[in-house]
Amino acid sequence: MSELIDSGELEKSEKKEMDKAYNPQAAEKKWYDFWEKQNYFTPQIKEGSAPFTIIMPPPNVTGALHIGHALTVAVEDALIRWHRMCGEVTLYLPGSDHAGISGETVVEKLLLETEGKTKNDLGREEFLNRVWDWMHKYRDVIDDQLRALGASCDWTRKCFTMDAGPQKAVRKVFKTLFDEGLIYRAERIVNWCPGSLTVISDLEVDMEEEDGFLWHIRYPVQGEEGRFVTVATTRPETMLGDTAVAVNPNDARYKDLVGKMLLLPLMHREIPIVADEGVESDFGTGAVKVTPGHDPLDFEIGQRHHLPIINIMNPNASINQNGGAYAGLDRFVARKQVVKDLEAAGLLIKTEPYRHSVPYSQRAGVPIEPLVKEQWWVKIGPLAQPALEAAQDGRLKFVPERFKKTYTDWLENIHDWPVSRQLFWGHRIPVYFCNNCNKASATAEETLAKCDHCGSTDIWQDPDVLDTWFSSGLWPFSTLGWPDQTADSAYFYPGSVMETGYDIIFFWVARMVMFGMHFMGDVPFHTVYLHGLVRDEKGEKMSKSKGNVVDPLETINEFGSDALRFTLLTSSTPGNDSKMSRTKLLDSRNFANKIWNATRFITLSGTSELNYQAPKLETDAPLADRWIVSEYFMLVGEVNRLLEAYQLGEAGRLIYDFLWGEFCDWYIEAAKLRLNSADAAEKRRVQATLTGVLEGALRLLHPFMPFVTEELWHNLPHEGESLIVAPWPQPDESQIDRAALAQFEALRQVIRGIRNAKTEAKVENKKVAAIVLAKPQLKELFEREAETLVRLAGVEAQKLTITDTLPTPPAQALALVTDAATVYLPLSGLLDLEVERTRLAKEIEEAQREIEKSEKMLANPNFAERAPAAVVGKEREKLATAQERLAKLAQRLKDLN
RNA sequence: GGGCGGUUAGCUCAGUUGGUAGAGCGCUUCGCUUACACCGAAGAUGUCAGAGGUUCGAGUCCUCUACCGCCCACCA
Repeated sequence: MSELIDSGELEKSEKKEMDKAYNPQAAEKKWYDFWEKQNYFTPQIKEGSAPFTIIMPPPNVTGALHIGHALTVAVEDALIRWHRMCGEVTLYLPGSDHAGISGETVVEKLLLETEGKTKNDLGREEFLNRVWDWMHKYRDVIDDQLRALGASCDWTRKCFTMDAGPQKAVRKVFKTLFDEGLIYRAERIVNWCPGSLTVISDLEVDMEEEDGFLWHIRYPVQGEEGRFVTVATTRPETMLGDTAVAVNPNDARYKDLVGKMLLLPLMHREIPIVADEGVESDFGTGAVKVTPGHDPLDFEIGQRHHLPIINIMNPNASINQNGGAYAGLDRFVARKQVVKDLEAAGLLIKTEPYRHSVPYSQRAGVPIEPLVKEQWWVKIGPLAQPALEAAQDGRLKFVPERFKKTYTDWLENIHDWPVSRQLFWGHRIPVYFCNNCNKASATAEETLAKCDHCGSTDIWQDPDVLDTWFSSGLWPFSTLGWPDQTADSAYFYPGSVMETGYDIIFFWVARMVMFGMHFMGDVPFHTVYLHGLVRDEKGEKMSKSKGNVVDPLETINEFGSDALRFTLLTSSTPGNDSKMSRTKLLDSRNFANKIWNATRFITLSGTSELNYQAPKLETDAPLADRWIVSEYFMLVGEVNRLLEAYQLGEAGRLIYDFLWGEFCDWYIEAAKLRLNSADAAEKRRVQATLTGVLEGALRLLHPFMPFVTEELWHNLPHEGESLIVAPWPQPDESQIDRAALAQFEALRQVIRGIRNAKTEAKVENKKVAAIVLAKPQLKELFEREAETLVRLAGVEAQKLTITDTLPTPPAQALALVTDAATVYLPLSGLLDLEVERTRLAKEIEEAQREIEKSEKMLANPNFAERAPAAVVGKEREKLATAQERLAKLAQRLKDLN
């Protein structure tokens, strides 16, 4: 029964005759609004029934979405729609991220451009107002883009990392970890970003290979006139903060010098020579200048030898007053000056070109400067252990599996996490320092009234904010209302799948798992699906500076949302990078148009009054019907299998092949005959199969191309009010008729053979006569399918002969041998016998090659013994068929001579 | 210095329980056959990077090599 929908728009689309081509714009808007209005995106909690949940990775609110986000949505929404159609309670929760540093940077830049002011000119409060303005603006842009992509997410549960809920979650987590001793404050060497003026973690530092120099500098030995120790460095300006020179304890060259003093050039300071295992004797000169204040390794050496730490840099990486004469100079200017001065002093003995890695700040794009600062740290070991175990015991699965190793390797070698950032924008660290007792108190509340230790009210809040990934790490449960005991967090946690890029496994995935295990006692999701980078046509990474970014909205406008989604899904495999190109988008667009026209053709035959009928194998139905229903159920089986294995691309391709290659190219063509039939019952039957199979295929395709499928579905007989909630097709072996598949294949071979022969004989546009000499058991099949043969192969109906005996084959005829039949095309006058002989000879050769190959295989006693019987049987059959073909071809050749 | 990926038709890529290689685009030749030229029909093209091994059988498993790319790593 075809329900009436309470929607004028829908009514119209069902009645109106379809356009000649698919127009995505209108359909996309219409159906997205309809779905949303019908609340299909908002799940109702159903106790006792396991939900399918995907929490969307929150895009940064620093600009518009890029193509990578489109891939994320394409994959996630396909999974969501598939599970929704399977009848599961399905939650796709959208949100966005405040993007700490980059958020702050974007607004700072804007402020400078438009008002010529810095954030400090405005002050914290006013600056934050400006950031919020920006965020509100871009959140809307992003929401619109997600809608355009067709993301079937529950907007009623939309979340932002800076919403009150997540803020509360952040404080709760901080306070808990603080009380557990897993958050502590310590002075260590950290990565300082002179561009953003904040500390950043190791993950936010990129190493970049650069051509630089290794400067060899002599440090005079005190009390030994004329003796020097030569050190090599890539950052000579740091010598201003040197507090020692270190050598390997086993280095014979320097053994007698250990413990002696050197005179630090330029600074005229005495520094000791220390012996440390960390120094490699065979690198450089074997002696290392030690700057504990500005180098991680030197810092460690300094700790071991109790060396003083001298900070010679200002926050903006210029030299401070500890740098003596160089104070005020930018670090790179100072570098040049130091080198110049050393040269003048005769202490620079070598300037060696040297390629090395320089640490850059990911966000600001400038080299970072290691320096010693007091920061808040997360003691990560106790959090990492359960996260590691979850992956090892399989509670957490990775797609593709290889990323499990990436993940576990990182967790096994993890370092404590510096979480404070010297920014305005972000979650303020919920810690108050006491002016009375100098101790720190953390709180889970919005503010703290008095010191936890001495009760003093003379307290002040830490000005820093938290690393943006701290709140991201809580995303799987902060979005569900935690720390409050909510129905959502009880029902939807843990989530099902986390789909994101492999580039943020450490930043994000690992941290979500650590926090999830610690605070919720369970993994935040069972499966991590990792996609690769979407690159441009040349395989280059897309970036604004290169100008090769593909804007999803522009693409959607040009090709349609479905085309973009289908392209993204079918041109990528999990974990691998993919390339985006116009030709692929065109192909997907054409596919949408192809199925549009198939539907159009079918409906034009008058199907609007038909009742819905599911594809069903009917033993008395014509071969083509039994064949297409069988093919359809084969497809259903494969698609289900592939989706369960997260092989979305492969599944999409199969649906494409089925719809285009089988349904349109063969079934519709074969069906045309019966659509014109005078027999009404016959016509209805073929219409039922056409619409039923197409409707089923549209269901399968819906997760990949939601809009066009929904639009078409309403043009076909259907049950229910929307495809988005139509039941997902279930595999059914009983609906697969193997004999029908084989028979149709036999018919197809003959049709293809005739078409091919006609082309070769250059008569492809003419109807020809044909004599089909069928295998006796297949004679009946060809007789029954004579009309199909006539129509699809271009044979003249009156001149078609079907027989299983032919005492004298026609001499003036082209002969083609298929497994099922030998077909003679009498082309009197048009046939060049010499050409025909050559053609036959070539085919004979081919058959012989095949026979040889099979015989060789079968002759191998090991093959017969060890290969499975089915494989051996298949090979025997192949050999027999080839031999049969060879015999027929040889006979024909003989006849022609 | 470790680790991971890629190397398949001119181009872009599929090919997941090892059974003898596919798609799209492009190319060649036909075609407006009453859904579609965003189309249809026919066709050409591959020592599956190289070498070795396991196996009756390897694009698919193992080892090594080459080139390309990525990730991790405190050699100044």
